Amino acid sequence: MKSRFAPSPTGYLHIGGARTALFAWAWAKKQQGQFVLRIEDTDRERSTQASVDAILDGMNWLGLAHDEGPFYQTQRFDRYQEIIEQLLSENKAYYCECSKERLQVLRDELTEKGEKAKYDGCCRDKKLKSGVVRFKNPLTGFVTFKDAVKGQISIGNQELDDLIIARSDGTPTYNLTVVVDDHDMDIDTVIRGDDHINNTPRQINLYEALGWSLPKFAHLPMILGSDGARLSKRHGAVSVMAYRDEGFLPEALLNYLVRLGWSHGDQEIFSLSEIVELFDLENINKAPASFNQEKLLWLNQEYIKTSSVENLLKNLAWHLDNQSVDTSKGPVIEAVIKHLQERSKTLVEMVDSLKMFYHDFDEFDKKLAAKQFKDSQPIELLLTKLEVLDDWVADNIKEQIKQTCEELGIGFGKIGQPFRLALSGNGNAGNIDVVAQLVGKDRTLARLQMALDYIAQHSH
RNA sequence: GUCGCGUUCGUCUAGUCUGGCCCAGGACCCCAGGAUUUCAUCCUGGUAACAAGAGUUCAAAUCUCUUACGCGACGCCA
Repeated sequence: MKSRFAPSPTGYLHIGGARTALFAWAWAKKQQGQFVLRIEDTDRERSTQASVDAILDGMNWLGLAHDEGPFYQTQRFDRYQEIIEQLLSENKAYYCECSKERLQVLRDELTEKGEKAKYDGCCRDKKLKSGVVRFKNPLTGFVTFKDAVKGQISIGNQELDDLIIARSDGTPTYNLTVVVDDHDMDIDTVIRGDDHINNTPRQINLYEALGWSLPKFAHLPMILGSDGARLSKRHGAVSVMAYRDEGFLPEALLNYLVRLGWSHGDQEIFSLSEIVELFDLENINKAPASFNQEKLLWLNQEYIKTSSVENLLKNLAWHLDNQSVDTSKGPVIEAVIKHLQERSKTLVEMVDSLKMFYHDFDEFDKKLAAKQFKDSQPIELLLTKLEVLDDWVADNIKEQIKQTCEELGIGFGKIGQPFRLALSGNGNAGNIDVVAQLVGKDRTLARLQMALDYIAQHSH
């Protein structure tokens, strides 16, 4: 069994493409089949190597590995040429010399008359020797096929026209290449976006003209933006890699994407192996779905919370580098990650929270400092106690805070809050004793002293 | 315009094929309470939907028809 993902390299890998790829991948994996990656680069004007690289990067980051390919259609031109010649010689295709201008006028006229704009077959029987090559689509009858997600679809051949299969420069076009490739590559399930549904009957006619058997088709509904319009840049990030940049875990994105249009009862969380095990074509929704950042964020948080530290560290590497955080001097990073994973929605947020353990800061948050740094006495007392603390572990630090409270007859908040601010600079820190342990003795003492200096400076 | 596809809480969806268990369930968001050393987490509860109309039936979210709305295709793009 084989499925494929066949993007055209005219931009980065976007969310919609990624979901199509995921579904095709999951379907192949579920059946222990092969997943083929094919680059549809026959449009020489728009295809770029940068886009190919971007797509490969995106697939790689998501972990959707292909078993075959990537195949490039531009390297298969001989094969397409062969098929075009065959069709021509069998009188199933013909040359057409109609100018683009004539075609445009024709379209305008038909639209104005309220008819479907399609080629009129002007050159069908002229036996020309040059120009574009058009496929002789049947004039009558219906093309009916069963789509795995949409059900039975039927369209009259009268709605279809003689599509161009080769441009005037001889290069083949999409509808021809996709048929030849899916056949040659033994693809038995074609999974793609439902914007291709209208092409399917034409392709079926091509399959039939070539005497080839049909693959199964599964057309996925589109992904819409929050306003119901087709997902685009103005809805926020559409590039898969932008989600990495924003601190999402690939497995969280994958989980979100698989639930966009597919369901398995009420289950929300799917590990990669569960996706492979449970995925099916029957439970794909027919209707388009809107992309919802909030739910993705929730899933990401769930994954960060439950992920192994090793996995987090692996994914964090890029962000650490990106934000120039040097973790060589300070606590063991695994311990910090463990502390932070309960309280980070994204990896970006985690790296942000992680900075205070490795980098010193010059000043405190002004508003908070004005509020918390009023009374030097608790901080002073705590500092003297911590200075002589030998065994620098959370429990002992906590004990010193408690004693400070008791000796001064104050509540935990009176010392906890200033301490938290002193340690973090911005007040954002988890369990204060654990944080202090991780920050380390030297840095903790220095920061408490810095808080004291602040109070001295600001009291009059 | 023509053809194709679609329509369950704000969003993702279960239920639809095989009518009754659905005055419609789960999740995200939001709101209210609780636990908590800020943040976060966690727990409890709440708001909120079968696009509209007609028909079939003892019974319809589920079957049929019509309407509306949305999306897509109509390229020498894929």
